[in-house]
Amino acid sequence: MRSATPARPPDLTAKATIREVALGLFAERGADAVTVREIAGAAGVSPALVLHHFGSKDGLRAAVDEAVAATFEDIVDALGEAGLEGALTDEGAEAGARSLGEAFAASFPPGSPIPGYLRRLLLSGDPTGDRIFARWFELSERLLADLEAAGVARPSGDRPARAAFLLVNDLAAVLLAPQLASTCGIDLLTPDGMSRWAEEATDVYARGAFRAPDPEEGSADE
Amino acid sequence: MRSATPARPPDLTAKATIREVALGLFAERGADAVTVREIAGAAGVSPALVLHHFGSKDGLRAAVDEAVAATFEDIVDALGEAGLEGALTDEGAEAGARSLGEAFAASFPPGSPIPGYLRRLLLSGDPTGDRIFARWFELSERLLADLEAAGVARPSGDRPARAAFLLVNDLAAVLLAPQLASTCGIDLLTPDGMSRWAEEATDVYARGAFRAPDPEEGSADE
DNA sequence: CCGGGCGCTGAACAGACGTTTAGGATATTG
DNA sequence: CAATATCCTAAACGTCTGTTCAGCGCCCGG
Repeated sequence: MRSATPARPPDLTAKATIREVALGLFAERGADAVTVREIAGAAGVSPALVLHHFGSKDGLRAAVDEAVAATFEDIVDALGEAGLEGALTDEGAEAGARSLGEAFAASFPPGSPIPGYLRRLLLSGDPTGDRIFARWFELSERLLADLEAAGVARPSGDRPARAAFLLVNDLAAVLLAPQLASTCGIDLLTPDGMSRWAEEATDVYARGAFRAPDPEEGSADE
Repeated sequence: MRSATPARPPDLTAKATIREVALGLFAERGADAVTVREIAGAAGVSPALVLHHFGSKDGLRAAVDEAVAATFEDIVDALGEAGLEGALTDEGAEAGARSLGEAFAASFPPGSPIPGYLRRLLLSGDPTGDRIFARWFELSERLLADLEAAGVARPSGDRPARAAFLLVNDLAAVLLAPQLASTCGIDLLTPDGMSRWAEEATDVYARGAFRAPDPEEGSADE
């Protein structure tokens, strides 16, 4: 279980500070709603220095995007290795079944701005967000294929669609975590909330949620 | 199967036009990224008229929010009645199982800006979005209780969590529809894409996705 | 000792934004 | 017909935005 920042030295340079502060503010309120002066103030530097280091506000946005994307790449890589290796073991089966959502949540320290930034990234239609999603979809599909081969996943007639279904469901829990906590009382950031959630997920994915009243397929376009 | 706008007369007043145009632009790019001048231009009026009718840009935003929320209230009401009545019939079982997601999608004409606006509403942490989510969660929980009582849904030990799980999964398709279409090639706005999606959803919910390797529960906090 | 990068700042600039104000056009009312 | 209210606009205002520019202090090679 590696951390998400493997090789990056702990640089406390002004440039890195600005990028990190910007990440937090962008995640919280969206890049457009945050001013350069605000970032500079929070980082303890002058507004001009922000532009000096990143060229423009959009340059800073791109730098933050890239840093976040790199973090996600690391997670995907780590998850890919662990998942593919563990798929053939009994523990791997359990881990694989709930891997995407839970491993994702476990990859960040509590209070990390990354999930919030991911929300903005996917919402805004940013190409970086699409790239991350594509990477995850790829991983999800490969993982599902391995789980099917290992006899853990029940084969589906439309594997891409099923991989997408499972991926999107996991992501939704991350995207709607605030509402889930405030409205449903299920805080995924606490062990208790995560445990309740995981229990339902594994139960539904293992045994289904509804009793099929009719195994025949009769759904035309109605 | 009623439309989502039951009683509102087809008013083409300038005020209604502005609100509708704003809804489209807000859904597409977010309220903060759209200027008053832009809305006025698209509606064929002067910028001053926008402020004259709605007081301020934020007033317009609130009016759009309220209109969208009212539309969702109608949908929830219609869905609630239909769901609660149909839960006891065979057809109702099938309809109930896939109701939330599909009935939602069927409630809007193709090209409607409402789903896009909902995306913004839920992912941006807007209080209106939270209110809509809370309303849906309430409906989801009640519906699940009825489906359990009717023997259609397999009872869960934690009904609120399960209702939340199913609701979030249905919402996931809406929230990530753009990525689903561009990356996975599953466009939920087309009958074909929706059919592929629904087939996977009903299959997973009816028969599960993974073979439980061990029916015992041994998941501590690891 | 000293000259040139380098990191950094204060002050200013042009543009865009939301908003206000004064008033024109058209219909309704006495 | 005059008066009034309603709907709407052109032009301007003050503010805030991202960005630029000239220059400060500091370390480092000669």
